[in-house]
Amino acid sequence: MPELPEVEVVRRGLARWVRGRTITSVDVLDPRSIRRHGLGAEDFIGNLERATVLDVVRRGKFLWMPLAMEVSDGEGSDGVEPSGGSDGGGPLPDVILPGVALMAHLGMSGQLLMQDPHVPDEKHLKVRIRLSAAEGMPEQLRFVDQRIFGGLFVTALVPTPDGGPGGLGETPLPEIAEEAAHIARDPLDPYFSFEDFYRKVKSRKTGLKRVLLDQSVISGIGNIYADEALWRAGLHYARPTDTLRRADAERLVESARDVMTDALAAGGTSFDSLYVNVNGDSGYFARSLNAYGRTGEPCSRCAAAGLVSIIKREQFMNRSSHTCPVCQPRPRNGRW
DNA sequence: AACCCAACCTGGGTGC
DNA sequence: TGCACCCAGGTTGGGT
Repeated sequence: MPELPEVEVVRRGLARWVRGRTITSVDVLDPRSIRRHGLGAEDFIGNLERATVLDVVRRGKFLWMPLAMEVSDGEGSDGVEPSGGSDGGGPLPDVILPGVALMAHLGMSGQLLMQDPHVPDEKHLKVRIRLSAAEGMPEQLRFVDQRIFGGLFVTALVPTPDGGPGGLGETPLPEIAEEAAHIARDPLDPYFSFEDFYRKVKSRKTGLKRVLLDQSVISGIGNIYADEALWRAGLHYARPTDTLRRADAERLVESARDVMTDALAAGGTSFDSLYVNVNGDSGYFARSLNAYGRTGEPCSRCAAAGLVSIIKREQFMNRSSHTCPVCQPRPRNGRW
């Protein structure tokens, strides 16, 4: 399912196709997919039509497109004139920065697809965004979502609390989409702070996987990469956070960064057609997973050491957790 | 603060 | 063939 590497694959694909293009019209085919836009479809569409996409930015699993608006003379607006913008009277339209972004979260099954108009609507097409014509570029950005856990909405851009860029984009802005401001930076973000992460982990009294999945502690990690990072680091999901040594935490963050970097290079993890990039292609990292989904199979690390150990699946936090009982042992006598 | 659970959804799978 | 049920899981929000 879409976790950081999958969302980053989508971000890169989108950036290539939509940066600098203007939204000409929007069809909301299922209002449930914009339910997080509290003001309804009409307002959602009104915020988007005639807006130009400045960039595609990601933090964790959140993806957003900062917007600019071109307005003809006399159009009322409470936007802000950008410095160095048109001073009026010239042939160029006035450009305003409305301080909003189009936010997308893929949830469990959301897809953002670039399509030509003649391609038939996908079965679960929810929102269609038509873009200004451009040579050799698809004209539609489609949001397709089978399970409707994901969605699109318009959100304000606010100053980034730590002063760095709001997230990873082509031309990073010092603002962040308001609805993503509560989550921590992800391990692929150059401004990620290990010290912040470690302080938060040590201040909690809970199981290790719980903080890995807590987007306000470290973002971008979901159930798949949590299991993979823990396996790589040789740590158990129920390890009490307050006993975690600095070296363990460093190894864990490195493991998470490594596995997600590898997954990104492979185009992400696809188990079925639910995760695809903007061109509809699957990633092939699923074959490189060592723990997730490998219940009953030998642990590859143990096998390499001449040991026999079988990956097991257990319930933790109401979801499946996959571990090797030999190289990720549970505590004995409460000691780790 | 930590933890649990419900809600939001569909489709694929299994058991009867 | 059909029906009931379970499962997959990201995020929010409410309750304890």
